[in-house]
Amino acid sequence: MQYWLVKSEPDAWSWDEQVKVGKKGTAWTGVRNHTAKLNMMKMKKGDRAFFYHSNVGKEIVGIVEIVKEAYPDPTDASAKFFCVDVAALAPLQQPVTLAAIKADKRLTEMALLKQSRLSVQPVTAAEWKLICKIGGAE
DNA sequence: GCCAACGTTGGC
DNA sequence: GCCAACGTTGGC
Repeated sequence: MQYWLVKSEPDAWSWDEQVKVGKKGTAWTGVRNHTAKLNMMKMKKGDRAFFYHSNVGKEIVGIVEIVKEAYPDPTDASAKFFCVDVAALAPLQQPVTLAAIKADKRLTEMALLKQSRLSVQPVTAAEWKLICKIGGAE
C-alpha cells in the first residue's frame, strides 16, 4: 500500500464536504499539473491519502481512501489530465498543522515542505505512521 | 529549442 | 496584499 497527500483549498472543496459524500466517494478533479497527474496515475485502489487544507487552515484534517484508480478528468476539456475517486475514511482527532510538521525534525524531508506547490504528493510509510500518531488516528 | 514574460499556488 | 517558487506560453 502506498501513501499520499492531497491538497484542497477548503473554500473550493473541504473535508466536511468530503465526509458528506460518504463511502462512495467523489472525483478528485481539477489537478492541472503533470507531476501531480503522474502521482495520481500511480495510485491503487485501497491506497490512503492525507487530506490537507491549503491556504485556510494549513493542516492535515483527515484520511481518504482511493476508491477508483486514475481515469480522464471529465472537467478537463483538453483530455490531458486525470483524476481518481476518493472517499473519506477517518478524521484526525487532532489536525496536524503545517507549523507542527515544520517543527518536527523527522518530517523535514516531506514533499509538503520541499515542494509546497505540488497538490498531489507521495508520503513515506514512516511519515504516515508518525502523522497518524500525532493526529490521533488509529 | 531557448528564454523572457506571465500566471498561479500557497505561505506569510 | 506581498512575494517566492515554479509551471506555461509565445516570440525568436
